[in-house]
Amino acid sequence: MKPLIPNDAASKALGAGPGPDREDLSLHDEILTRLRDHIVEGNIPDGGRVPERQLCEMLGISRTPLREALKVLASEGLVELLPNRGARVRQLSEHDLAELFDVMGGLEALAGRLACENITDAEIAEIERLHYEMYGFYLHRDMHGYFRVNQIIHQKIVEAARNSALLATYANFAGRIRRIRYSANFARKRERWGEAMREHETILDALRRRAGSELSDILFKHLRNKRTAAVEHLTADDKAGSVPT
Amino acid sequence: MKPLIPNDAASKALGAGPGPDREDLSLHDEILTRLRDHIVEGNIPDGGRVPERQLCEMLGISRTPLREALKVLASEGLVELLPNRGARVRQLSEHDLAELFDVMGGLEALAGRLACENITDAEIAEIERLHYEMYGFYLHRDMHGYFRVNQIIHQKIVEAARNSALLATYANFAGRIRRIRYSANFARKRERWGEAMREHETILDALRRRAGSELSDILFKHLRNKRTAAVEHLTADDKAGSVPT
DNA sequence: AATCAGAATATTGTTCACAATTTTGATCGA
DNA sequence: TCGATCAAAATTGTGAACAATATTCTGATT
Repeated sequence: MKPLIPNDAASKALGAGPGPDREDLSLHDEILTRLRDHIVEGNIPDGGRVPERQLCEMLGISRTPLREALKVLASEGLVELLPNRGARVRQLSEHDLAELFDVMGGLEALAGRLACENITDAEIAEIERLHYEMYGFYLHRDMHGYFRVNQIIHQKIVEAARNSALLATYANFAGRIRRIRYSANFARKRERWGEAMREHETILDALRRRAGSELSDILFKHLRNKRTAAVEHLTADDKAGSVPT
Repeated sequence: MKPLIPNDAASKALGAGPGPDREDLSLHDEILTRLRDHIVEGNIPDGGRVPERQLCEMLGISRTPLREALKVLASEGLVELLPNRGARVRQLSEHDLAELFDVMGGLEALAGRLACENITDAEIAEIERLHYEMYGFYLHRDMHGYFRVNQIIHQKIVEAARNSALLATYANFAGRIRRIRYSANFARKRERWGEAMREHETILDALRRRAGSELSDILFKHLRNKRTAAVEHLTADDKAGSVPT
């Protein structure tokens, strides 16, 4: 069990103080973010029930705002709502995971195309810097650092697209997939690593030349390869994790 | 793994008669759909407030489920929630509209690519049939029929992608844009019409050859042209719609 | 007459309470 | 001993009441 957040902390933080504009994030969004993080971080087992009362105490709120947040998370695809049976964290089949990766690929392909239209030289320089940093992690076989910088690079490309709707949708899908990634690292895919590094070379190259269509294509295929690795990993993990009756 | 038969909701829904079986879609989803349609159809002015009490009476429900639905619609981007000031239907600037069209373009580009991997000959034949039907409307200058079939074709391509996550996201963005389209038809863009028709020829061609990357590119650019027309229309409409006095 | 201050009104955000359905537990029977 | 049926408990879905904030209306003052 984790230490509970004091109940009156949230309400006081909102209502009290001479400058209430500080907490304009509106209690609702606060709850939403915290609940989402709680689920994404894997505190609730896959396919497990989401106990309303327990979460109410943990977040220090009543059921109504919590249920509102759950409805939103359901529309985001993180949980599923069964009639009269409450919310369960949605467990992804390998088919679902493949679908999500493909959509991510489509979104990144779009991001790459738009980025070529809008990106500044400074931003490209920053991505170049990150690229070489990532290359350093690759050489040192630092998987953790590699993944971290890798994420940042992809994020930077999406941000360079200058499209808030795209950014929000991308964040949504990234969150759904992150839940899987949390439960296991992809460390076994060593052979894929060098290939991914080479793909990133071509990504950077296309970005430098601002070749939108080309970059779009590369990014989708890059994600498609990621998808293959991820799905293979998930199935392997499923077999290993299956409990003998 | 899944020993649970969903529930008797499915069977009841099948035998839905005049009785209360209709309610099985879970009241929440029912409300959500009706409220979304109500807004998309433009029954509430752009940027106007969403009176909770009035809608409660209209839908015959209490405030709690209505507010849950509003939160979801906010996460979908159809309305925006101002703290202590309720929900307003989100009015789209031309910048917002351009962003949405670009994302639609990215989604359709993805759909085209995936469709080339998965589409059956029968589906292609169906789209061909629709294409020629649309061409007929074009020849007869039947704008309404043209747009209707046009929508169906794009929808068919997305469905042929065999990706439910993509389908759901596409539906979301289509809904947001449809609100604009409802408020005005694009009839003035006659010169764009022939160009669009030609683009559709190339779309069908690439689909026949199952040329994924190519179709992806064409579809994005097709949507980009649509975007230009739509934004120009919106600005023109804004000027014309401004009430003197 | 116009503007600003203050009170009355309306609307929103939240908590609480109740009805309905599901899940669990126990008793009975084979 | 295992299974089934029925009852008790817990949990969910909905509605209504309550406090807090915003909006509007009135009236006074410059």
